[in-house]
Amino acid sequence: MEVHQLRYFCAVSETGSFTRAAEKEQVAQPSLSQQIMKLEEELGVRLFDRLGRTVRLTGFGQVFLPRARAILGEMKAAKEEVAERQSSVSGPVSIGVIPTIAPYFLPLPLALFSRKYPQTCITVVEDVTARLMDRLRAGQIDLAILATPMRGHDVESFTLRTERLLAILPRAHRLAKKRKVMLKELRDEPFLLLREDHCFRDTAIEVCKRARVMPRVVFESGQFSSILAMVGAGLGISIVPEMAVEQRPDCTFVSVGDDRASRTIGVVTLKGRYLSRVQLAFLAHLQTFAQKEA
Amino acid sequence: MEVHQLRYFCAVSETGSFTRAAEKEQVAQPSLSQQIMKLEEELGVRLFDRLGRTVRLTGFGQVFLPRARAILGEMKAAKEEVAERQSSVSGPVSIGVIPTIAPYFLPLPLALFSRKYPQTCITVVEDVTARLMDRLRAGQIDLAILATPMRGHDVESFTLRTERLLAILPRAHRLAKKRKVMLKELRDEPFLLLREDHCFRDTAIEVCKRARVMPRVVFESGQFSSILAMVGAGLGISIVPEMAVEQRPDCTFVSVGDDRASRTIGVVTLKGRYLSRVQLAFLAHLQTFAQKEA
DNA sequence: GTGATTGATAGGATTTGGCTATGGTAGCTT
DNA sequence: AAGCTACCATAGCCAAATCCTATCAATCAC
Repeated sequence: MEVHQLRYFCAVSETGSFTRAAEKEQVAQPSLSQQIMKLEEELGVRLFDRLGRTVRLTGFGQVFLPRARAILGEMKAAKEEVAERQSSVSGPVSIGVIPTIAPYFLPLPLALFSRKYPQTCITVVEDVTARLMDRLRAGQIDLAILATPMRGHDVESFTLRTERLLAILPRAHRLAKKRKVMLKELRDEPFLLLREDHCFRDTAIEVCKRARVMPRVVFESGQFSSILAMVGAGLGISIVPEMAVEQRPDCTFVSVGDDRASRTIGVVTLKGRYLSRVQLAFLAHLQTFAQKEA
Repeated sequence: MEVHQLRYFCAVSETGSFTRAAEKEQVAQPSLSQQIMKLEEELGVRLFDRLGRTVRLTGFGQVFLPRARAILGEMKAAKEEVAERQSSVSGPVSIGVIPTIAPYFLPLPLALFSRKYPQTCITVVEDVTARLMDRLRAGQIDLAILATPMRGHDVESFTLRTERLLAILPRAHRLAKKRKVMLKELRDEPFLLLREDHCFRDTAIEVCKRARVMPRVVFESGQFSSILAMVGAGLGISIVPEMAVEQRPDCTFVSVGDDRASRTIGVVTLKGRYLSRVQLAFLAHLQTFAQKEA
């Protein structure tokens, strides 16, 4: 049973004639006759009585007609539903963000996008890189914003921005007045760092390693605000990315002078993953927040 | 959008693999890939994410899947409904019968058929020949039982039986004792006949004409029982077919000796009309009531 | 790295739907 | 009554679309 057979069948039913049906369906009359016969053969019943000049539905034809119409209608509806979802920038977008980016970067883009496309519904998952990647691969989120570059051949990414790292010191610290500080100068300071599964901890340790500094960790947390508060209380020092800077009376941020003391953040998508128009729109939207490289 | 494309799409959705779907659908994998791509092209969206080894539905695919399934289900159901109606001897049969046959011939075949096929529903229309033919051509009745032969190239018929005509006389009539009577002997009798639209009136007049008798009609009715009663009352005489004979104390039936003094009844169907299995079964059933020609 | 599995691509073969021309029949017109 | 027209069926050819085999590219496992 083929689609065009159903179309031809309905056309004959409506016009009451093979010839007129053929005109309507833009085919030659013999072709249409042939397809109707084929359909009748497959169903094992005659659908039309050919009575000389007139053509009339048989009892079976009358039974079959509404069903054929329903099927064609369903097809049209299915196609239209897809087209509808395709044309309108609406529908769900799921994104993942790591905790060291989410509160600093995301609020503005999110708010602007929602205002621009009110039809959309954005879900944000805040988690650490490893779990976000799992979700990305599982198709649970459409894209992730995290520290790049990501290794892995199954993902694609583009850079949003590269930001300097800053040492955060108690305001009373001996180095707090400097405009720039080298990590070597901090080698004996007690360090406050993020917990192990946070990638920025790795970034911080990596940059220390390059400076031949082995940080002595005295405090671990899941968020920068805790660390800032502890530094302010004089517990030690830490390193944060630029976007985590917030003015506090008890802390000072000093630029880290070491080479490559920076963090790059970017947007990661799964390679081969098809993105809907909303999802692509959100990606493009994020791209407008990318800063030119220094 | 073609049916096999929907089938392939569902198969991939179910198996999660193009290769396994191709096996399931009994086609080569490239053919299946090709058809999926064609479907995607027509819809304008990707339906699957090809992620290395795994294949997963996109958001559009998820939307489309239930609709595709519904369409395939509808097709199956439509086919099955037709098959169901085809295989079972059940459903409606509409027949037409003229009044001069209906009460005599029909009761027994009708009762036996209903007992044999309890699923069936037989509708009987009793009307005169002309109107039955109209209904037959309009498709309102499937067959008609009437006096044959029918002229007209758009119908087909077979004979049920040929019956002798009988003169019906008051019991006290001078010819009532004879075993056979010629129409000439009745030329001066007052005739009771059916009304004009009844074909048996034509039959009776025709046979009279052949005997050079011009009947003088003194009473007209729509049914034989009225005529019988009137003849019994001595109003005149009449001619009836064999099946209309009923024993009455006041009437005598005498065989008409003229050549071709008979009526043939048969079953008429519309040429080119498709008959369902029940309808054919009823035709065959009627045929078992046909009598061999003398 | 190597082999195995999976989906995409390429090119040739087969099927099939479509077209033109024609036949046959019913119904209308002259 | 004959011819004409309208309509569906049939026949034969053609073109398009599907399917197949062979092969490639990429991924994943060992």
